[in-house]
Amino acid sequence: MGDHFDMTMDEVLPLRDVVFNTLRKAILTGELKPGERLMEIHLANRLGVSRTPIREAIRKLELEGLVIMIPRRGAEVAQITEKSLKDVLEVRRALDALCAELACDRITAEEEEMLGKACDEFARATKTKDATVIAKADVAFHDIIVQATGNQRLIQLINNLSEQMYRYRFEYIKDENQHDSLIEEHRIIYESIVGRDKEKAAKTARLHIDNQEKSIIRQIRLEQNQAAAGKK
Amino acid sequence: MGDHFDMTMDEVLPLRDVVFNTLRKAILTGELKPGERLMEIHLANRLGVSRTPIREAIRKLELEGLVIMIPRRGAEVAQITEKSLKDVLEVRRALDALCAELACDRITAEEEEMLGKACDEFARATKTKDATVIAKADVAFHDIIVQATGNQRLIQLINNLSEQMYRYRFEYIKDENQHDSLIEEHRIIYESIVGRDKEKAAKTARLHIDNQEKSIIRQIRLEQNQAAAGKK
DNA sequence: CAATCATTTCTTGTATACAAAGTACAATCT
DNA sequence: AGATTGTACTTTGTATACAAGAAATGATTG
Repeated sequence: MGDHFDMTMDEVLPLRDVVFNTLRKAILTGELKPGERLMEIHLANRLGVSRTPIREAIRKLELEGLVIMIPRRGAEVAQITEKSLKDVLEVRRALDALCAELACDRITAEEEEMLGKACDEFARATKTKDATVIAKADVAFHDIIVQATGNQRLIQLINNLSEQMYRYRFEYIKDENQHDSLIEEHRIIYESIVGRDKEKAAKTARLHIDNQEKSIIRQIRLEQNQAAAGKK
Repeated sequence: MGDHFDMTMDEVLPLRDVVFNTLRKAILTGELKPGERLMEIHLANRLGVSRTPIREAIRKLELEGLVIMIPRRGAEVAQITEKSLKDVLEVRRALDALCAELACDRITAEEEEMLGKACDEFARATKTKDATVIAKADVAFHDIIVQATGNQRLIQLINNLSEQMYRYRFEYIKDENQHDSLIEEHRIIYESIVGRDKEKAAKTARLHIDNQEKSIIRQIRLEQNQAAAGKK
């Protein structure tokens, strides 16, 4: 019999993984701010564990690029600069296009149906004007495409890269002017994949990232200006 | 004034990083074989350190995909299957093409010159018939292109993906029949980048990976057959 | 003799202890 | 007063101790 209680799932997870997930979430939601130091004893007390799992979690965050290590000084939350985000998006543009192409070759009938539903679902979600609901529907749509590639390494990389811009996802999602074009782009991607038109699917996927980039960069500049003003 | 003594630099590296590099190298060179268990006390004794740095190094290897964790059983060296290698190469094909395109836009005059030299150097290296020399020259050539993108994230990803096939690099390098086409491809890539022909640079980069894939897959099948025969 | 269960041993998971490096602040000297 | 050194304190780096879960071994029973 399978497990009935998801709660108990956490208990079998090693503490280092619990800590890893907790810290990652805290960083991605902005609870832990860029530049903030991650002090081991402090975190250990806060999470009710010893330093060991904290340290092991930090090693993984380090490799994931969410924290940077300064020798003999410890870890701090990585700064997100406009440059680092452009770098991430440049890679994502290429990988999202790859996903779209691969999906044309490999998507199953079931996945096609799911993708169609996710497409409609996204359109419906925009009507709610609830950023959380819209973001979820957006992720669901793209997840189906990524999964359809069947390439585990690609799936892992996309997930990691998506993380890096998690904090800014809401900003472009909230921009209601863009909703119609987002819906339209999703629809084109869906139809291209079903129609096995790799060229069009990849092109639209790239365009989709371009639009996100514009929103996100705008948002970052805004924040930087606010920070600069606050300093004065 | 800058540091005069480079010797002391290594000594300040935390043990976890020394262990991480040591284990990674051991895995990539095949000294630690796929499926082999990484037992902490054993490794600690062997490397003359305690379990703590070993464990932290393993966490990073885990995220890098070089080892897999089995809960309550520890780490073992990840198996490289034909599928996992195809997955890696599929991503690399896209990213190498991206590198070539970006290099067209961003390469500096100095880098162009270095690339030309690296191109000649590779041709010369093939004459030596020494796989190590050829492999080094090959890496040097591609490194210049990757660096020319100026995209830190991309540089990091390519390095990680290259690692995954490090073990098989010698196989396609040793294949002397391919030397001429490798030289030719390098030359085309170089000229395309200098001539700012993104399309051609990207296309040739993809072709370059295709050729490597063929060699490597052939090698893997060979090994698998040998393993199967040995079992019988 | 086979199967099962207890026991022992090995290994990981977690906590803690100790050493060394770094930091901040205050006292001292020029 | 300003700079410098010394000292206390904080924090990381490393080692070790202890607990708990798996695996292997052996004994016991049908």
